[in-house]
Amino acid sequence: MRPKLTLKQIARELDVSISTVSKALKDSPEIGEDTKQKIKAFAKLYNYKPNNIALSLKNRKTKTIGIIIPEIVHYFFTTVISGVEQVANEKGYNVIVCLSNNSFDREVLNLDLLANGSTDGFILSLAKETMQKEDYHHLTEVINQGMPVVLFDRVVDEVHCDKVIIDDIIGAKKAVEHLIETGCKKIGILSTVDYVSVGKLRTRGYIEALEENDFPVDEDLILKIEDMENSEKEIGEFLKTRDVDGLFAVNEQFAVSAIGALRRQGRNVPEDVSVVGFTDGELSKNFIPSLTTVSQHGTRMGAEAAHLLIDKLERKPDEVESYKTVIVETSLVRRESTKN
Amino acid sequence: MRPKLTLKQIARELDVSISTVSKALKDSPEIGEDTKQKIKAFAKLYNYKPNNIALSLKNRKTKTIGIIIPEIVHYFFTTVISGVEQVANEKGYNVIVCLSNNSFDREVLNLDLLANGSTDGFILSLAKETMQKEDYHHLTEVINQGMPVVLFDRVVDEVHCDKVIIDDIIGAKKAVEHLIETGCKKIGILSTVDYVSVGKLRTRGYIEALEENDFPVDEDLILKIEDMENSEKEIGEFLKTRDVDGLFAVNEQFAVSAIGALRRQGRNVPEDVSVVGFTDGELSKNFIPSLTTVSQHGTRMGAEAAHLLIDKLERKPDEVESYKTVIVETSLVRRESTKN
DNA sequence: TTTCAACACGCAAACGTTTTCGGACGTTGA
DNA sequence: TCAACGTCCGAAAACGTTTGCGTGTTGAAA
Repeated sequence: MRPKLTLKQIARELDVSISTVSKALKDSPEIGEDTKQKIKAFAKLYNYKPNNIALSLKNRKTKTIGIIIPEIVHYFFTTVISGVEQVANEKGYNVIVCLSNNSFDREVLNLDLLANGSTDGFILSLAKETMQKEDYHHLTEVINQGMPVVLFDRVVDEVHCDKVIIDDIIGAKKAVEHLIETGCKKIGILSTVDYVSVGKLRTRGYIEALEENDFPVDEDLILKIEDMENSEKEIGEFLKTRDVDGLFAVNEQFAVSAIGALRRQGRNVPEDVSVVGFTDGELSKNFIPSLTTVSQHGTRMGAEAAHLLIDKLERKPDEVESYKTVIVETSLVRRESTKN
Repeated sequence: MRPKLTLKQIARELDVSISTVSKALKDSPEIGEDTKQKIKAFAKLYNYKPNNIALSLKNRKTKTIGIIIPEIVHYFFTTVISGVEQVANEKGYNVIVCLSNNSFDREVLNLDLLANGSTDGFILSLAKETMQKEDYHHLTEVINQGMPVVLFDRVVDEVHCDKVIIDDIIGAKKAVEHLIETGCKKIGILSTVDYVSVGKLRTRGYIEALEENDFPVDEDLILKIEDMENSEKEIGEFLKTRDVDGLFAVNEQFAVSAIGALRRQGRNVPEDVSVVGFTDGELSKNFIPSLTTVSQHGTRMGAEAAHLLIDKLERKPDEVESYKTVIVETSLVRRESTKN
């Protein structure tokens, strides 16, 4: 076992000073050609690599960005991470991932931890609990300390920072309009309770689409699900008494649950009922019938977020502060769960 | 914007020395009660938190563990991350995630980067390309420098370190035996090329199960897929000319592709053909019919890996070196894609 | 009054870098 | 012969901590 090589050891070995070694390795003109060669050769031979921690301390930046998400076992978030990782890597940054598990406390904990030198900035999507409590002091505090933060997906007006979102309303409208275009007359929605902002917004899009097309808005066709655990049962009950021919689900899960329930009730998709989901994940692609869905392009969102953050990080200190909100367009992916 | 508070600033503000502040905050008996109170109050008021980077440098450990996986948009890996994260957090460690994208070069790059001070140890699953090249010098080097490494899932004998695996052979046997028990007579397998170790092992398990039950092993019923992109088509072709009544797929993807292809050919699952998958992901749970599958318990694997790693990290230096391989048991989850 | 322990605190080194500054030495030109 | 200059290198500070040790002050015991 041979521990890591340091400048000091090279210096001692070659009988020069530490600063000489440092300069030589950086190809400084201050150092004579032959000394440089000698030092470089030695460093290469023993595979010297500078210690990142020491560099971070000196430079007061770590070249790593923290990403905090509510849960990782979730296709959308993994695509976002993937997007972040990609551009971060291109720009020489590392990515450190933390999970809030939708808990406010864990979100605060992780943020605090990473804010103390471990990262240069954050990309995060708020925990459900945080949005319920409407407590964002941990974020504003971090921002106040000069740390750039980019919020994505689950964002909130109260926090002033860059944001990356999709237009949930427009996305939902696309879905519902597609149902209308393909001949559905009575369209229901499977949504979440309102404090989940995406649920609220997508419900609004659903309503707007109906209104703009002179469809009646029937509260009885709107299901707002709170308990994710029992969503399947709840959806089944709901559908049993609703004579819809079109269904917009605000996520994949709800969509497949609905299809299952419908099938059990002897109703076929898409012949009897067309179904559109939201989020283009593994399920949508592989389900039978495959799901027509609104794709959020998580990878692109992640990439955008990373760009925003890195721009802030590498901005000259005298540039004026300004916060952007980039909206990543959604797109409707037509598959088998709707009539074409 | 108020930048982070340091010991030095507190010291200046309160007109004491840096060391006094440090000791006071650590409740050292060296410091007088009133001074302590004064310092603590001040620190609390301005929310002082020690700088992690400085601590890392001083202690020569970072309290973070690196996890390098081939891809993140993959249910199994996310569950593993989740497991690692959980126990890491309990023990006060952070997790930094890197993606190799199945590329050897990226694996080396990430490892090198993180090895230079950013992490105390690694948990990783080898990139496909790495296993093809059979080049593991980057790992042995890191291990030689005294960094603990835990390999999981895609492991390899050549690297000496702790490992967490499932018994692919036994898992596959469970699957095939279940097919046999439920009355299948002619059982095929959808596998991968042999250099993907899991494919190879699961194929072996398939063969062993057949032999032990006095079933003939028919090479013609074994499909080894190389090109994941076109797996769906390949599976369709394969099934068209095989009159199987049982099918073991080495992953979820293959299983659902098979079911789709069978259905298109007018064959029902599980009535005409029973299908068992491997990996208990979103797909398996939600597909219709839901998939009988061999669960790998990714979360548990991640947790085990984290424990192994942290044990090594916190081991007294004089303890003897020893490498464990823990085998996480798989379990068969019976669902609708097989007859009961 | 002297001596000494106990107490309270500061100094300085260390972790591994980078970088500014200055010093030693040799060469050049007048 | 000597100043001026160039070349090559080292000392030291800095980033933010922790910690062993030294030191000054106090009060009490002798």
